[in-house]
Amino acid sequence: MSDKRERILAAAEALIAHCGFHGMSMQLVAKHANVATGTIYRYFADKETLLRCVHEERLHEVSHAILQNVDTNDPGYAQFRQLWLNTMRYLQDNPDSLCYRIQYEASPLFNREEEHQINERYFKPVFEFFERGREAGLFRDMPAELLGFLALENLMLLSQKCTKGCIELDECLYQQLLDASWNAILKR
Amino acid sequence: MSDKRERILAAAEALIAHCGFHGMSMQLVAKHANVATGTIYRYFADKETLLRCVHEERLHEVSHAILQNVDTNDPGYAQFRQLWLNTMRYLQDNPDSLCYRIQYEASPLFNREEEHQINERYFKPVFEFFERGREAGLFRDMPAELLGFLALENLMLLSQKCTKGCIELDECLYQQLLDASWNAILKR
Amino acid sequence: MSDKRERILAAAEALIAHCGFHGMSMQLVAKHANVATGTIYRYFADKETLLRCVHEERLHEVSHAILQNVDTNDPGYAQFRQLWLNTMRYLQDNPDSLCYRIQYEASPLFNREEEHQINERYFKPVFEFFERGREAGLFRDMPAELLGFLALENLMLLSQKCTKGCIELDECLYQQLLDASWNAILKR
Amino acid sequence: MSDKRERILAAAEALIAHCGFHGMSMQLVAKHANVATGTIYRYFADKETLLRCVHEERLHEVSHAILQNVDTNDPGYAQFRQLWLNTMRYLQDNPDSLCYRIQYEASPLFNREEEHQINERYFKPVFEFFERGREAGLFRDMPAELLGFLALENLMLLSQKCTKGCIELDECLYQQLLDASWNAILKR
DNA sequence: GATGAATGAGCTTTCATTCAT
DNA sequence: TATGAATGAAAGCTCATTCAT
Repeated sequence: MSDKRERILAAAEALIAHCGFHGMSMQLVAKHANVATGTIYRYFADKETLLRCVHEERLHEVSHAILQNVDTNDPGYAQFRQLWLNTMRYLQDNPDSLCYRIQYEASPLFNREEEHQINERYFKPVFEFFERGREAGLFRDMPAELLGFLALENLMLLSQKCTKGCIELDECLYQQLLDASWNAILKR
Repeated sequence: MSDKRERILAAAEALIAHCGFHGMSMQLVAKHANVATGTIYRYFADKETLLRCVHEERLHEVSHAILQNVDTNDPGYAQFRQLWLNTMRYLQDNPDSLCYRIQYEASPLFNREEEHQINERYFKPVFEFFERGREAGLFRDMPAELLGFLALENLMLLSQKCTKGCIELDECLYQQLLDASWNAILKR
Repeated sequence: MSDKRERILAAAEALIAHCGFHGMSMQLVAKHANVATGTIYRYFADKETLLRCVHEERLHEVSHAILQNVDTNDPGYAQFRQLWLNTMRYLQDNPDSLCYRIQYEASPLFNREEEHQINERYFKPVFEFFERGREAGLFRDMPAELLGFLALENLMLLSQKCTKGCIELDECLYQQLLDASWNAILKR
Repeated sequence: MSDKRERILAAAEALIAHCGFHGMSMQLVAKHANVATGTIYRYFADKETLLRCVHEERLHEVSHAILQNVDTNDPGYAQFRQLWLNTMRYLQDNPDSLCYRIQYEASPLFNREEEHQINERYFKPVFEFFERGREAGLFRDMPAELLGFLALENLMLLSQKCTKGCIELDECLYQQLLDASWNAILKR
């Protein structure tokens, strides 16, 4: 059994994260993944396809991580708290993944269709949570995507600042940020 | 007097915004700016320098735009509101600038030192506003950078989603978002 | 018993004919022949050998086709006519074979030694016919190879023009061309 | 003034002639033409374009060479003789050009449209000669293209055989071949 | 015998940068 | 100052060949 595919994905992600889009070449990916250049092309049609696959693969992971231990029978805040903590932990624990994602999603490779498909495929339960909260009059009267964005997706840029060392968080700030997110989406 | 320098900066920004880091070559920049390739090197030492200059130049602009009509004698909310509206307007009116900035700041070109310098140089008044608010017990007990981030910088990703067509905003949502930002930083 | 060898030869010929020397790769040959890449190397030492074999194989076929129904007891013109018609029919019926042959023989793979060997091995009867005609004072006083060339081999380029659609032949032109070949080699 | 373009064309022609289509790489062309690889791309959009240009350029030359000293006031045979000798001399004197042409015209790069355009552009006077001869009842009742082919173009394959050393010509054979061509197209 | 995943040298092409004009 | 032709290293990708199964 071979894990070449996963090694290639990981190498591409790490290279982009550390050296940027322009510092990632197929030859370097091959070297870091410990395979021959040609081997990459047995798994991915071309560079663009590889980049898209990294993105999708990682979002698939994210969606798993986010939903862990979220019990739809819990009260709203408990669920939200779990979602928020899961998100934050994943972002902090996977700085390469985050750094890759921001660069990818800001690039012209990424577009509305892809965003839509990925939300549909991986993040439905998350949006349903916000949907339910809104219908229960708990959250602001906004599309679930927007609520989700304000509460969770927004954490990406914040987390990036931490990773880059621009901001340092302690336990107390952590608590405050969780609270800030909650207050942002809460109906008055 | 010649506007070549500005034309080059604009061309670089637009190319990265529309074609990504990898779609921007010096010859393409030259063509779009209507100058010879060699001319670029009379104004910028090399490609990296050019990219850094685009970033700094635009943040300089942003800082002007954000502070317009903000009167430090106004009540806190009024000042905040003005800052928020200025920020949002600039982001929406300059999608290339936004798109460039996110890509640049996610790239390895950007680091803590640069961030710090730029904040120091251009955004001091903004941070001072949040500082004062916090000291007056209005805002959460957080570093001004973090308050500023939650209230304003966070709007970048949101704005990008609009630009890419993933989210559509109407007047009502606009109002809600302003309110959400305000609630995020407000002390309970 | 397996026809893999023949399938490989046919695939190589067809690919070169339709896509040129540079459009023929071993993996493409394998795919078209419905075998694994490695399998080709069980039948042919390397690519060059494969190409040489296609050439030889086809010339072997040609020599058979050309000599069909040629009776050395017939008068000279009758024999010539049969040779000419056989040649022309084969060329028209096997456009891939023709196209391959011209490309191969124009390439540096092909040289005097190979030409000589093939003539010796497969086309002896043809040359003997021209030899006899010349000695009987019917044909020009030229080496048999040259007579054969003028009368038959020359038809290759003509046939290629037809295949590529540059020239269209009807029954009447056909007759004239046969006559032209005959007159070219005839002693005055 | 720079002759880089011509040097590149010549290098490409020679390489294909001696090493075949697959032995000609852009790097090798650059080396033989004494320019940098990138320089080729300032003169030719890509490899295919370069190959097409070599072909057109050389046919342009051929057409000049063929028509030298052909006087339309001369008798038919004199004109024909001059055309034939010109053609033969050019072919013998420019073996690379010939070898290139046969390979190119046998390849899938070459098609009816290109053939037609080139005939139209460069070989009109030649076809007109055969046209006039036919209308005067001197030549066979065939399209001028076919007469031209039988009398002149056919010499390519013959000349290739000489170049490759498969056939050797002396003055006497030369005379006979000229005569053979004349007899091939002559009306009985 | 037969397979096809893997290899890495070598292909075409691009592009940051230089420099003679 | 400004130009843009020229450079050649390095990019993305292909493909003849091998070899463990």
